[in-house]
Amino acid sequence: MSKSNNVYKDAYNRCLRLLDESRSLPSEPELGTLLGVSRTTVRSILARMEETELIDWNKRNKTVLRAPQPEDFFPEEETDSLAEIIERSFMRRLLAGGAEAGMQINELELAREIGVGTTSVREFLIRFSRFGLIEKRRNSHWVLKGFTRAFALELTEIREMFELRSAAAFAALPEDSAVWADLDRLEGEHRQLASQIATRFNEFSELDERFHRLIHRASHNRFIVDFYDVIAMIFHYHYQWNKAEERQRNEVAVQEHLAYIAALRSRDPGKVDAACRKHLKSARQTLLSSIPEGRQAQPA
Amino acid sequence: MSKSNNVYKDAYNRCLRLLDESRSLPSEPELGTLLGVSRTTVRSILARMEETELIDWNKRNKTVLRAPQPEDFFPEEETDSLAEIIERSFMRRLLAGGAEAGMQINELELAREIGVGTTSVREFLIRFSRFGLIEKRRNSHWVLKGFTRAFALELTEIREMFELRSAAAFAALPEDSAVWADLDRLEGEHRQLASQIATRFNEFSELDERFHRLIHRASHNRFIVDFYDVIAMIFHYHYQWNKAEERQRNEVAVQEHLAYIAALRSRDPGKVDAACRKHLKSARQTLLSSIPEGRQAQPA
DNA sequence: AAAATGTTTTTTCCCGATAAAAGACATTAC
DNA sequence: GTAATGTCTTTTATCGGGAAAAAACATTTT
Repeated sequence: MSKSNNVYKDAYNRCLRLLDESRSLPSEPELGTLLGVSRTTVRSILARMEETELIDWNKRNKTVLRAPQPEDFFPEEETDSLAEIIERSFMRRLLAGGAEAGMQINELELAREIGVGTTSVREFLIRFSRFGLIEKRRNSHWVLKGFTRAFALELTEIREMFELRSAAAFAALPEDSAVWADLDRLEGEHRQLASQIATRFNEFSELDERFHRLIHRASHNRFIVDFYDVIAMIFHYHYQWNKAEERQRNEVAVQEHLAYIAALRSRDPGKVDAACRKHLKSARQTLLSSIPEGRQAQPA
Repeated sequence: MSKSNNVYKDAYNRCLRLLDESRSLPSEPELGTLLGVSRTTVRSILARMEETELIDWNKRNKTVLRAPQPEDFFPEEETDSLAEIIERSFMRRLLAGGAEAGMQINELELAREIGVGTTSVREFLIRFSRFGLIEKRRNSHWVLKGFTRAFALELTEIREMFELRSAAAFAALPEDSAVWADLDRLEGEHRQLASQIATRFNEFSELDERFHRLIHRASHNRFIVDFYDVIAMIFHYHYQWNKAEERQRNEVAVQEHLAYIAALRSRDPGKVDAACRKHLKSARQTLLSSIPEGRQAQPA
């Protein structure tokens, strides 16, 4: 079976949404850039759209014939990459419980369970290992270190070190740096969200990530920037399966972000440090409080 | 061809050295622990030793018949794991020159050049990517970011942050902690090396790594401990192909380590901080001075 | 009965093969 | 002559298979 064509399917679906917006499609290279795929894939998409009579395709002319129907779309689950599928499966097992520290991880078993080849699982585990949750025994199995309180503490220790430094660097950026405009835009989005927090609280995670990544980028240090991947991954999955107090939690965080943004804009190192510390402290508290000390196995 | 038996060959060679020291060999499980391999591999080793009449093997009795000769050993190059072979080849290309930032890395080409399968190369690149020197374009090639001055600065920035914190944690460890004995032992080795620095200066790298790892471990933070892998890798390869001033460099470093150790033992935070900073500063200088700013391609 | 040896099963490591996707080259249209 | 389309080549992503190594199970020895 070798390789699934999820890139094509995903791009096809996204291309369908483009159809709604215009009478005709741009050139092949342009479409490629727009969808983030190669021209080869673009041409496959166009070929199918012609076949299903969505468009009339003749060289440069790509006229839209009809609006796409729900059944024109490929099913969502066929648009995920193998890596995403494996990651989700793995994280579910890890966080849903029954995953005690010290437990062995078996590549073959995982592969069979998810229904993929061992190579993909191996590659996933190698990539995943940088998050510090698993460890390889050479020529042998992987060992699960577990999503424990110790892990959360070690993670937040580094996070705080890095973010304080990045925030200080951010505040020291020259007035004419482009980041200030980015910050303005983010502040606007925060205010918007704050005013509709009752209904839109679940949109916070995504905004949170963009905000912290902007700050981290000011460090101009790849190790700091890359470390945010660990944090983002943990937050993404952890909160996806742990919705307790989500609204309350996010409401507080939005306000802290706004204070943090104001401090950054003041460019006063003392204020930045204080606002940053305050937010990080509550983020740590939130994370820690969701990890019961005597973590027990629970059915998924 | 699937898998080379380098584990067996390497363990076999190490087992030969054991033969010199005693008249007979211990039990199979004991040998396994000693050599760090499974009993399956131990039995293969014993079988061959019997065949080449190095030992007489009858169940529990494994009597040494003769001393191993040079020709009994497997050639060194057959004892390396594929991962080591790939890493070495790759690092040679990277550091020997001709590896400009922005250059594309081609899995297939690399695999052909080294004479291994693509899977192994892919796995290596994924593992290697955490060092921050390469980056993956999804569904496409890898991009080399290059061993540049910027890289060295970003690396040392984190290193300094982490080591200062670890050193402070180290000094705060209780009097009865086992680390003080480890430190004593390391100090002894440093003094030994210092007194024979003229001839043994090339043994410093290994001591250096053990010393810094001991300190980093005091942080009790897996991210800090793991980060030392990046530093160790860079130092290992970089200095392996850049021997300028090696003796002078190491002589200074040994003295700095001794001062650093004394500061740790004083448990005075101010002294620790000062000694640590001093050593890190000169380490950074050394690394930076070996990276010419306008780095040019040079034949290997 | 504890610990070794003997035997069998499972898992890891690595390759070659193949479809998907990207990329390069050749040709045509504007 | 620039930028598109058309065609061909190369590379990546993934699988299944097979030897090496580990691990599990069964049997013997002390």
